[in-house]
Amino acid sequence: MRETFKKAERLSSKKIIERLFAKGSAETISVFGYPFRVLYLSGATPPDAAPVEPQPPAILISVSKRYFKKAVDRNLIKRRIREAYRRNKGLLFEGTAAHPATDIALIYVAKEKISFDALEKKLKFVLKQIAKATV
RNA sequence: GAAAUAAGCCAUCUUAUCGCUCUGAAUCCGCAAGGAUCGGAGAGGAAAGUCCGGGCAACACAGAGCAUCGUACUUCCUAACGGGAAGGCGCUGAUUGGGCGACGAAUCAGCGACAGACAGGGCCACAGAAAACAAACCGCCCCGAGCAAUCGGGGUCAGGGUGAAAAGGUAGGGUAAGAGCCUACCGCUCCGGCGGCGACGACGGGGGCACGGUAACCCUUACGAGUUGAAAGACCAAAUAGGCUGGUGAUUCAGGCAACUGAUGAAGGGCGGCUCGUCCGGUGCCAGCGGGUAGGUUGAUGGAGGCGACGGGCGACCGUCGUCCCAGAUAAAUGAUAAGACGUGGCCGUGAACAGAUUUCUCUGCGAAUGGUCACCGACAGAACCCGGCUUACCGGCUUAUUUUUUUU
RNA sequence: GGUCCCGUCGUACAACGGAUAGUAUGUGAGUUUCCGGAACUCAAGAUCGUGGUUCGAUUCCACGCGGGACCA
Repeated sequence: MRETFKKAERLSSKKIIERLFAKGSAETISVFGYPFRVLYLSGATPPDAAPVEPQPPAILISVSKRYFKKAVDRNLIKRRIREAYRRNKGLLFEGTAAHPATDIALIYVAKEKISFDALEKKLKFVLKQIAKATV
C-alpha cells in the first residue's frame, strides 16, 4: 500500500463525529495507549458482500486547546501525528480482523510536545492494538 | 571605529527521499466520478489581541426632535477612523543670555484624552481659626479697665501654624500696625484694529484685581453613529418523514340485477372474568410538484493591490505612465527523515600588527585573520471574507540619517 | 469567526473617590480540659499587572494578562 493521505481519509462529517463521541455508545470501541486515546467505529460488512479492496479508514486528530494554547503548537502536533499515521497505517490491514475499523479518532492527551521518533513508536503500538482487537 | 535614537528592509538557507493543498485550452487511463505523469504556486511583520475604522451582505428607513453611545486645540491627509502629517499652546529637563527681585527670553530634547468650571447641580475626607455670596487661632497695633497678672472693645493678613489647595507676586513708598492704600515691573482680565485659512501671535489702550479645584462626577456645546455579521447572504440538492395534485387500490355501511354511486376511516388483535380503560396493529401503492435537512457550489481572493519611473506637496499623501499576478485551506494545506551551509557562544590551536621586558635569541599582554571541536541556540509566532490603522510579543541581521565619543591625517 | 462579563487574604463574599481595606470560614499560637472537640483570646494573611486622571484610586480611564459565559 502506498503511504498517501488523501482528503477522503479525513473524518469531517459532523454526524459520524457525533456518533463516535456519543457517551456510552455500543458501537464505539475505545483503546488507550499513552499519549493517545483512540475511539473508533468498526464497519459491519454484510456477509454476502463481494470481497472488495479494503478501503482505508477515515481518521480525525484532536489536540486540546486547554493544554496547547498556541495554534502553532497544536498544528505542529497534528502534523506529526498525521505524518506518523501516514507512514504506518499499513499496520491496520495486517490484522486478521473480520470487521476493520472505518472511522478513527486519535485524541492527544499528553500535556507537552513529544519528538517525532517517540510519537511514531507509540502510534505503531496503538495501531497494532486496533488491528488485533477488532472483533 | 564604537554607542544611542529614528526611519526603512530582511527575518535562516540549500539538496535528496517520502507526503499535503490549489492549479494547467498539457499528456495518458476511465462511460463517468475520478486517477496517474509532468509542470507552476503555497503563511506574517505582527497572520496575534479584537481596541477602532471601512468595504461587502441581509433587513429596516418620509422628515424632524428626544434618548443612548462615541469623539474633543487648529488645519490638512484619507473610503473612513479614536489613525497619521504639519502647525499652535502648555508642561518638564538641559544650555546660554537679561533682571535687585518676582520673573522673562532664545535654542535643543522629551511629554500632553489639550473644548467649556460666570448655563446649572454635586463633591472637596483628615488637619486647620477659616475650604467658597466666606473666614482673625497665635501674633502685631490702637483704645478702655486694672497696682499687676490679665480682661474687654476695635483695627490688621505683613509674619507663624494647617493643608493638595488659604486674601495675585516682587521691589519700593506708605502706616499706630498693616493692606493695590499708592508707584513700577511680572501676572490676570477687558477693548481695539493688524497678521494668519485657523488654533493663535505680536502691538496699542483701559481696569487696581472682582475669577480655588474637580467635567477620565453629573452636565453644556459642537460633530458623528440605523441594526446585525461571512455561522451575513445567493444557488444546487440525496435518503427518510410529512404536505399538495393526479392515477390506482382497499375497510365497513346504504342504494342498485350489475357496472357503479354516496357515506365512513376503520375492521381486527393483546392485557382483562366483563364494562370501562390501555396498548398493539392498520389508514395502502405509483407518478409528479413545492418547501427543505445531510451534503455541495458560490460569497472567496484582481485589490482603497505590489514594484518602478516621472510630476505635485514642508509633510501625511496624491496624480500620470509602465510593469507584475503574489496563499486560498474548510475538523482546516507548509510536515517528517538525512546531509550540508550560514549565524551566535565556549574550548583547543596557528597567529599579522601594536605595547612591555631583553644586547640578541626569545618571552608576556592585547589581539585582525584563520583551522578544529563541542554546545545549544536560530526569536515571536500559523491565514480562516477582504482591506486601513492602533496595541502587544520578538533571537538577530542589513541600509540610511542625526547626535555623542575615540583614533589617524 | 464573533459578542459579552468577571478578577479583593488559602476559600466564599463586603467596602459614596477619603480610617490601619471589613466579615465568615480555614491556618498558627495561647486560655480552658486528664486528653480531644466545642467555646474564648490573640496573630499572620489580599486589591491581576503597567501607565494615566485626581490633593488622594479597590473604586474613574487606557492598554495588557488571566478566567468564564453565550452565538451553532
